[in-house]
Amino acid sequence: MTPLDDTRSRMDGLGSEAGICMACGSRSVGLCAPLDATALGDMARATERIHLAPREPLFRQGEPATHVYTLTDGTARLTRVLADGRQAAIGFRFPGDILGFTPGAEHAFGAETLTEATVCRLERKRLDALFRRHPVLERRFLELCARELAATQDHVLALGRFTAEERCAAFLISLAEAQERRGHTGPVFRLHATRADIGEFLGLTLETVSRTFSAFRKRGLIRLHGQSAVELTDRESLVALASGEGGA
Amino acid sequence: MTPLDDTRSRMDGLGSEAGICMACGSRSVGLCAPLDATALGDMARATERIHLAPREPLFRQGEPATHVYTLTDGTARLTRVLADGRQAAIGFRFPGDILGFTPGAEHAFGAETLTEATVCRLERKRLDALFRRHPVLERRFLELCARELAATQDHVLALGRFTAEERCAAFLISLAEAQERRGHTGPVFRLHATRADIGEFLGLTLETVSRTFSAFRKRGLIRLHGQSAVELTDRESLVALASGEGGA
DNA sequence: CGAAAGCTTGACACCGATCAAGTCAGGTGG
DNA sequence: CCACCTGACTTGATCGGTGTCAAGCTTTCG
Repeated sequence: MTPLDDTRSRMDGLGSEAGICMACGSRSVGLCAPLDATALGDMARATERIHLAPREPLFRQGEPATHVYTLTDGTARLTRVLADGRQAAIGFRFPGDILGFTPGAEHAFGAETLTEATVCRLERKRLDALFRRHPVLERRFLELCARELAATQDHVLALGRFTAEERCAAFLISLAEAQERRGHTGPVFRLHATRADIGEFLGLTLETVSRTFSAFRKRGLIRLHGQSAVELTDRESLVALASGEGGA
Repeated sequence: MTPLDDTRSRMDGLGSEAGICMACGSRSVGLCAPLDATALGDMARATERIHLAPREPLFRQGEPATHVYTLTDGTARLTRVLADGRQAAIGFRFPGDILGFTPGAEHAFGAETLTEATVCRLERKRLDALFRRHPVLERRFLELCARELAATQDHVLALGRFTAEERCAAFLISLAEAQERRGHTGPVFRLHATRADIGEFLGLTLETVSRTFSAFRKRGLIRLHGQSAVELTDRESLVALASGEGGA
């Protein structure tokens, strides 16, 4: 009776899987599809590749949004800061995701790399010009924004209603799904985020994340390979936990 | 040094103050501004006024998004449901706000009235037609969506990092600001939401909301007038609490 | 006036934060 | 190649904030 779309990954925040190329050499899919060769050429020429070290900021909250970025390689996280200095991670981003697009003049949140990363950046005014010539592009970004909104709303639910265990399980499942959408196979996933990063995203302390992962390990739900790789050994149970079915 | 935009109301979720008329007779501001008289006329004719009782659903999560609504009178709340039945309020809406717009085919969340309410509803396909003729409208909705996203992200921060007291204070301040943007004057505000509604929005139980309001009352920050009206007697302190400055 | 719904308050339990040691892994320099 | 050093992680003990359960009270409305 409850009208749900169970297929949408809950508590996503793990990338909008836009499948957008933004003219980074490859004209593949998504955003660029409606563009003709000339426009694509223009765009590719206006585009600039940048390499970043781990933990390097791409842009900060409040800065003028002069560029739009596509993450082509590596992992990044988005953070939002409060007046009193507290901050939270609001999402993670993976290759193919767009970063820093906003209709406003300033970035509403900051982005920084977790790993070494490569981004492809385009001047905002070039994008605006493209919008004018291809209004359909704007629709694309609207869809992207709406999907993002739905994911953020799910995250609100998770933070408001989930226990630490449920949040951690949901995080692991989301992470796995995000990587699988990008072609990853097998049960072992790299986290790239520290326990502190994960805690900041889930509204928990790093100790609680660590304890919860340990509990999962003892129950045979996961195995840890070094510090930054997880193997999901009992994905069923994790999914059950993540959707609040309490079992294990 | 921290780049913040303190002016944006945090934890908004209390209406996107779109200032949009959607042709409900009045052609006032916002959305309709770029429209010529003919288009406005078309739209007004396609529009339908609906009256709703308190606690009546406007649409449910998962239903086909056949219409877009403007709330012209009353208060509504938006809720998102999880597979296991848990649900959370993700926002409240006030007169002037748009409800139920999504680029997708189905509603990502449900909406229901809290009070008696009037909405003005427009068929989705009419809106799409309007988009085609006036691409600038799409930009308008993109901005709306982005603002919504920023508000939801702030709510994520609030749920992840705020204590019960801070959340309640932030809620009261946001409520007051939302009503003031709509012309309300004076320190007394009507809630229209029960303690349970507020708790569902803030990720708290109704008992905790009640206790916190009582504590505010005892500290002289608020006065309660009946069950559904609050007077903010020490707004300064509430603002301080809401921004995490811990004082009272 | 009576009933129902909503609110308040209390007692208690429990989850997760905090504080505090340790341990482990990975990188650097000897 | 090993020793060390540092940052990240784990684990334990304790505390406090919220949830839960349970009365009772107040407001609202028929």
